[in-house]
Amino acid sequence: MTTRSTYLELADRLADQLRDTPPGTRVASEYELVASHGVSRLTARAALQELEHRYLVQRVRGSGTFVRRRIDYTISKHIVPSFTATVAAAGARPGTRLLSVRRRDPEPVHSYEPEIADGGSIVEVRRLNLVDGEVAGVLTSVLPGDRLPGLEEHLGDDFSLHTLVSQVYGVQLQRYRHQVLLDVPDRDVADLLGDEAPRPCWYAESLNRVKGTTQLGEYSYTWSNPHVIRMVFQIEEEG
Amino acid sequence: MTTRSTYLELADRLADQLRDTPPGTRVASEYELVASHGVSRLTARAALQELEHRYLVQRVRGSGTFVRRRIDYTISKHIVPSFTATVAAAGARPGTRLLSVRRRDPEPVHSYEPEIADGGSIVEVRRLNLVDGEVAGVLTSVLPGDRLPGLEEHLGDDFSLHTLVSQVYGVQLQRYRHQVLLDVPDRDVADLLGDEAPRPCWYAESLNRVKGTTQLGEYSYTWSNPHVIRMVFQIEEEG
DNA sequence: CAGTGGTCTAGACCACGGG
DNA sequence: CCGTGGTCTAGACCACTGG
Repeated sequence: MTTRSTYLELADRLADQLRDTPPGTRVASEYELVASHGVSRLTARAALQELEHRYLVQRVRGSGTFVRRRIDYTISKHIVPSFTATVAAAGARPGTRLLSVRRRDPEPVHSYEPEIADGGSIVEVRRLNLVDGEVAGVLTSVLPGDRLPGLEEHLGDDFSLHTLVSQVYGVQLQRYRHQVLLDVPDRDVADLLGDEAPRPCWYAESLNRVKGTTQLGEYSYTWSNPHVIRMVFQIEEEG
Repeated sequence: MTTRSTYLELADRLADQLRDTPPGTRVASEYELVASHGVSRLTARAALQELEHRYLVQRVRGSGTFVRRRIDYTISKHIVPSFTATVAAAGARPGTRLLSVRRRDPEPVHSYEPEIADGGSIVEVRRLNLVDGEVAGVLTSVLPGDRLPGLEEHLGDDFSLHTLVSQVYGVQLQRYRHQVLLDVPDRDVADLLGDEAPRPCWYAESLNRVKGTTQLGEYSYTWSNPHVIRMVFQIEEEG
């Protein structure tokens, strides 16, 4: 048994201490570890970064290192596809911030867009998903523009898109196809998520129908931060 | 627009060059980057590590840095739950290595174990999943011991567990519940996966029934390396 | 054996946050 | 303003891989 490296030993010891520490608690700073463990700053830093890679802590420049909490975000057939409801169910405070609303023609490259537009235009909504005030994801939603006139006026922060579309326009959306994978986003999405560089993130894609019909009503995709959200996917059989 | 850090600029430039490079190709070493870009070794190293975090390259001590390929591993209702078949379908060479077979009593702590044992014992199989010879995951499978007498003699490397159970014992397994999430494994699992320290990995849990009955026939869980496997989960509605 | 990546040191400057 | 984390340098020793 070879001895593990100094920074991993240190990280493991810190991880043990953090097991029962409530979220938000401050962790020793790099210089404090230098003083208390007689290691160089780079070694102390490597240990704290190791904890960050394990989703245990969050590091904030100028402020410090803090214990992090991950939210269980469950996706299954039986759960309504609503960010707000799902986060609230997990015991955290959800929020959203509107980034942009854009009207444009459907692009035939994406086969679903003409079908959603249904002979008319496309309205594309982009927003940030927040958990306890922290950016947890970026949502882009593609909707039928002609069916949702004046959508811009109704939109704002902390809205539920599906509720709005249902209550104001009488269009109810129903899950049709859902797909999720782990991948590395582009620079611009990483920027929106607050990451300096692209990090592996959840990519969730949804195709929803207008309830009771076979008409496509929405296509959306979301990049979510795995540090904040611990997604759970469930597939169940009947019987 | 603030200037990005040196190592990220370097990483982005290298990532661009790697876009159309075939898997297995060698990437410039740390010292080569030091010589060619006039940076310190730590900066060159940070750039290469950045690429590793983006799943673009694999770094091997004593050997070098190489372009990596990720396998699409799709899980959906309509696809048979077989590692071998799924990997082969993705165009890669699957393999498995038997780690251990153990017989024991069911533990009532896990409610499914007595149900699987069905009044008898439990047989627990552990194996490594390989993709192109590289460790991609660790599988642990819990099966009814009394129904599979002499299972040990039939097991070996590069076997399909479900095929064996079906052909030798006439027990066909059918998907019942499936759950997947991203989490950080324990030290021992990280060791088996070849990681020095625990890294975020896929955790896939399966509960399967004996075909045509409501009898539980298998419980299994797999830790998979996201660097090798790019899981895709699909949920589809009927109609 | 030479070359690779993994670790560690001591020291420096910077950007940022909060009192 | 001070303390935080983020970056960078120069130099060193190590473990491992391959010819």
